[in-house]
Amino acid sequence: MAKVDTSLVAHLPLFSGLAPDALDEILREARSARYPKNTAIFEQGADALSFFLLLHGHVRAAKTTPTGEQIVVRYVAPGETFGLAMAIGASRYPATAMAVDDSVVLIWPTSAWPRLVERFPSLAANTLQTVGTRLQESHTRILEMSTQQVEQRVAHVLLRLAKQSGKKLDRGIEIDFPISRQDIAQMTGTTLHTVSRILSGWESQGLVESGRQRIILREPHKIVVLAERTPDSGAA
Amino acid sequence: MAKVDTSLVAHLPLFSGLAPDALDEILREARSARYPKNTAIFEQGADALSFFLLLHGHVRAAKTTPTGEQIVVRYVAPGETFGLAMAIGASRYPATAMAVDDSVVLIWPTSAWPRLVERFPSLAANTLQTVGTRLQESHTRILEMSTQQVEQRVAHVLLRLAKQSGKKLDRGIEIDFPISRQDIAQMTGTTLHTVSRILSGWESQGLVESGRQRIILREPHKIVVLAERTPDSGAA
DNA sequence: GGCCGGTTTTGCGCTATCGCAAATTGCGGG
DNA sequence: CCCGCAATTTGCGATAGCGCAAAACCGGCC
Repeated sequence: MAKVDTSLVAHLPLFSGLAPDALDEILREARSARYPKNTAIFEQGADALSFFLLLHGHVRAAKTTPTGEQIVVRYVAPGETFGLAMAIGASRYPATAMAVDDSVVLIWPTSAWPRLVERFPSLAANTLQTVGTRLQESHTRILEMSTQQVEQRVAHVLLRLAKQSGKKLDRGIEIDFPISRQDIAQMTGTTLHTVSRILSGWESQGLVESGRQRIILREPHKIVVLAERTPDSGAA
Repeated sequence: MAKVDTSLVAHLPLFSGLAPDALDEILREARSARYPKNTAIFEQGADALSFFLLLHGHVRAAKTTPTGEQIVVRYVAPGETFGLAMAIGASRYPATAMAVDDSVVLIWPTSAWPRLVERFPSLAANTLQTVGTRLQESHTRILEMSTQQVEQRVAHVLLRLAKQSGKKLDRGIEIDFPISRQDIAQMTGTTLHTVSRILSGWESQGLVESGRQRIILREPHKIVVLAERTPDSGAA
């Protein structure tokens, strides 16, 4: 089993409050794996045999309806956990995880979780914290979907992605993993057509620069204004 | 401080896996209080000084935007916890909790949480479980808002409420706390007008019987059909 | 360097749903 | 038993955004 360098992960929220030995012991239970771009890490409905910590790359978690429509639940950034089905007592994954970039993950068997938690209660506390934060974010998303129009929702999502995974360029902030119009549509509850129209509009105003699976926010500040505009405050 | 009967709460998920003494010790830290119908238990943005367990009644948790729009996050049923801001490391409540019926709650000071969790790690594990479940439900809600039309969403919400807090009558299932069209609108991301139109329609088809803050599902089975109908499967 | 397939753009009609306004109803209190 | 208020119903435009279809584009691969 590959040895994982503790110094690389010691600072992560998941491990906060753990002694170095404890961390060592926890990491000994994990293996690491690499998933090339566009490969599935697990599928919705499959047995939740493992849970994951993303080390490098980016992972998209998406949920599919019986009729085939999809929504993107979130993009996982390095340092975050995913596939925590056991956290909710589920035996199957509630979503599909796909590497959108070449990605490296740590993998623990789900079966190890109860033992780990018993030995290191902070793990549960830390996980509670992150799950709680995600719940919070979910509620914010619901609030936005309920009260804002599509353009504002798209603005918010892009700003959020930029904050989470933005790479500073001189021309602006680039979202540093491949993301399609369709993906954005699935994060905002709209269609790729509408997203395309919105981005085209922004592009012609110089707010963004975008191409195939690539988006650069050139005027983040002006996009913030769009995001916060109330439905009635007029635009030109 | 009022003594709380452990036998009434021992079976709740929050306390699963705890010894009777432990439960006793935990309950000793709580006080109980009664909130009459339509009184606020805590307000969004206020310091999260306490967390709660609902014993009797029903509580609505709602989130308000800066511009005043509201959504209903959830209805709390007896036996459930709420106001767990500490679970996400927040120092303020992210939503407002209001008793929609005369309600009785147990109240712990938020400051007691870290000590309780340290002494009884199962508390964290159990809370993780419930928060995880709520996250799951949130995602389902987002999925529905993204992929279904209003009528289906209303159908789903009513069925869910009926399952959670339905009282069986011979005429059907009654949602056993006061709920307005506006509330349903705020749970489904629409307006009270649209909800009213939908319920009127259902009423004339004999699917429901509804009045002021009162809804009875007369034909739950047919409503399930509505909820699951795909956008294109035609209706008469 | 040209071809192929997935992605994006864009036009155009359509409709589900909103928003406003006004009428109506039903409950709780006095 | 009646009044007053809040909840509900309903009509009628207005419209944001969808859905379909076709064209343009882009990048990578052979």
